[in-house]
Amino acid sequence: MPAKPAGGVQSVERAFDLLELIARAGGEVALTELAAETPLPLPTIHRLLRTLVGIGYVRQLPNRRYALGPRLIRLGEVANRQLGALAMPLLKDLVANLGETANMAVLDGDMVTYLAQVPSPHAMRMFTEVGRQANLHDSGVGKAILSVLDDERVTRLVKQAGMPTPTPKSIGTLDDLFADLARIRKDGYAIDDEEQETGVRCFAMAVPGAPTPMALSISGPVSRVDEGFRDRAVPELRKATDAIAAALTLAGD
Amino acid sequence: MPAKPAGGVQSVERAFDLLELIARAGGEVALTELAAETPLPLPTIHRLLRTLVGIGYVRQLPNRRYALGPRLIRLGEVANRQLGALAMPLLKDLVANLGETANMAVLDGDMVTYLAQVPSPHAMRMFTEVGRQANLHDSGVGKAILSVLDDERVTRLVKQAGMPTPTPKSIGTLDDLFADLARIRKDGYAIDDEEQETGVRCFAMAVPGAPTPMALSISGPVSRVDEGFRDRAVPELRKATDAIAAALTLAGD
DNA sequence: TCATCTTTTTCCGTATTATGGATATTATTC
DNA sequence: GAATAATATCCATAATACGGAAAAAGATGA
Repeated sequence: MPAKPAGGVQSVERAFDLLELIARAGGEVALTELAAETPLPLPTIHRLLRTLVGIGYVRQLPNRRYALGPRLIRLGEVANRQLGALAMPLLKDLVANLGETANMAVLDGDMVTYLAQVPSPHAMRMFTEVGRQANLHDSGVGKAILSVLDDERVTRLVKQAGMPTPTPKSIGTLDDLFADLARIRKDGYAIDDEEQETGVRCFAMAVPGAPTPMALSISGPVSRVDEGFRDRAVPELRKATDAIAAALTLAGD
Repeated sequence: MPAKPAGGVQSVERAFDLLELIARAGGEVALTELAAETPLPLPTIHRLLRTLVGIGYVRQLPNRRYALGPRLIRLGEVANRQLGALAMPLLKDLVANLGETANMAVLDGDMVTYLAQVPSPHAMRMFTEVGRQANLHDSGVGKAILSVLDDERVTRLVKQAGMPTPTPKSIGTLDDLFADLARIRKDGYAIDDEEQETGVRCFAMAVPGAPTPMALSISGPVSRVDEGFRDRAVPELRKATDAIAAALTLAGD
């Protein structure tokens, strides 16, 4: 095969390509389905998959299809904690500068999971358990994340998850959601205006170019988190999300 | 280098070895620290790490240390869902045969995370949110998992997490915990006897040989989940955990 | 039940990659 | 600023991973 520019170890890159294809297919796939998605020849795909099966990162099902294996779970959770650790100083700065609770969340299937939080010093404040999941369509971080995905993927995720309306202000239709996403894409930040919980407002922003979609948010009671607060929060969120983006790409490209 | 028995793709196996070493080191490590843990020469380690950095599965920090990267997060969560999907039919069988709520949880840092649940048909039943975390020392699945770890790792995890005592029956000291673990190792199953929540009892069992420590449990109110229930539950749990173990090793070895 | 088709798996000659010792570069420590 | 330690790069070559061809296994339909 033609030599390619000096770079990484080819087999390692190929192996991860296959893992991503399996993930994108929902976690389970046939050999020929993978072959349809990659230029690699079947024996090459097979050899790489057998290697991954041998070390526990892929499983072969009784129907001969291949699925992501259990050893990825712990790697994923350690990586989660690393990302949370990366975000903590930036969330602390957000709280120091804005006085309200700051959170980080990542896309997790058809929902978001909170990875890190620094609570506000106020007695009355937002508190979300780290590890807790939330809806994409009615949370600030969720809508921020949706705004960086293509419309087809947004539709699929939101239909899959459903659109419960926990408050009178919750978005309940795809049309309303897309209208809101258009605004978010234009303004560069999302608002949860008492959509997830009555009395709570939240401003959120996606981390640009993140390898796994993620967002930061700042939230508190509507009495404090008003338009004046937004004018101060948006630049701070941008600064923080850009810092994470920069940290994630250090020596990566 | 000497040829090794026909097996997997060497570079791929080595790359994952390095990822596991980084995970075991807490998620962040220096090149020379990795070199101390593996027979691989430095240039080889360096080349594999650079490959992983290039594709986002490892990050290099400003202090030149290496950390697990964000692209592992989604692979981990898809693998989580795959494992949950694997467990569901078995949990359903447990509920069908025993009538109480069945759960699956995995070790997650110094706690456990519930990955799957099938609730009991009873109106009064245990319900734990999938994704929710619980303590290792006072939950059935937690103690089942601890029982398959070596004492040093148990001590480290439990000291790190702390030993809150949510009920009067919660274990609060390492000595009491190790005494209980000795019994669990002898009997082959764990009991949460109103330790996590008053009025709730739970029997749990670890999945033998699982690449990431995991356990199944069956739980309900103490009025129903008594010694007679235990005598029926333990063989069913064993059957279910053995089935998962078998599914996880299919074509893996 | 068997033939046919599809998919997965194995074989193996060899082209190409990954290897690792030597060395260069960068960062840290004294 | 020198010494030391750690990371990063170079490059000749040994050994691996490659992929076309073929075999084996499973699915499908008559």
